[in-house]
Amino acid sequence: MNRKQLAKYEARARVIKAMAHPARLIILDELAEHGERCVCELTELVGTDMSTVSRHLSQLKHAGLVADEKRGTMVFYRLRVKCLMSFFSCVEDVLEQNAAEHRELVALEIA
Amino acid sequence: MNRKQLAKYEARARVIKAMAHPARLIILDELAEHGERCVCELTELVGTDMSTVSRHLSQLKHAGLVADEKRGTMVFYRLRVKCLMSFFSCVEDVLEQNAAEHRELVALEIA
DNA sequence: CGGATATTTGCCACTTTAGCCACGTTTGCA
DNA sequence: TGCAAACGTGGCTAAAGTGGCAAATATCCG
Repeated sequence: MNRKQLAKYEARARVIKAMAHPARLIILDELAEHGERCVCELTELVGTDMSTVSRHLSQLKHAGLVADEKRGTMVFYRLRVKCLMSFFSCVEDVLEQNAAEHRELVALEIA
Repeated sequence: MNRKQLAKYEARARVIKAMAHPARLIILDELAEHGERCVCELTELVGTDMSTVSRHLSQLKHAGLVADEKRGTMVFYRLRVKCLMSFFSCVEDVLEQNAAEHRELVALEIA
């Protein structure tokens, strides 16, 4: 593994890591559905301290997943990428496959 | 956010978190390309201790992303999902977009 | 100007993760 | 039987991630 290739995987990992948290997934889903939300709305949705949500948003922004725009005292966030839905559908595939296997194992136990 | 929805996002996060590490991305890419690899081959590729690679593989397996099969003294791992490539292409989209924006900013500085 | 609201940042405690070494287990083979 | 190779696991330490509270900042409005 040469230096350049390693850097590629590290860059990928940074983006993926930015998504690897329930609160940030909630935020991404909400933005995908509503297009734009202020920090206060997302705070209510996520249910943690606003400072925590602000940090989550900072991570998403730093990864290039969202963009922000200040209007008055409020800051509005929106998605910067359009492929997130296919991304999540792949994750759902994994989860569904896991569930199917689990059901299979349970069936074997019963038999 | 009700309990059931939260559980959904937590499940998603677990799967995504399993991918959120350079070494694990290297492994996934290698398995996507070669179909099957033993721990020793992956260890050489990743370049860390075999015990570390074994733990990475354990995480991927627990997330349902890979399957393992023991043959003799060796354990072979392979992908359990087919959508990973579109997954990564989305990540690449993000990275390319980030790079484009960066180039734009640099151009503005020069102007 | 002074207060109120929205957001971010500094700081701290706590938990999780990553990596290595040493050791245990399984399997193949002489 | 006994050795060697391939893996996995326990234990340890260093680093990173998370979340809350308090304080700083920015903006609007009276």
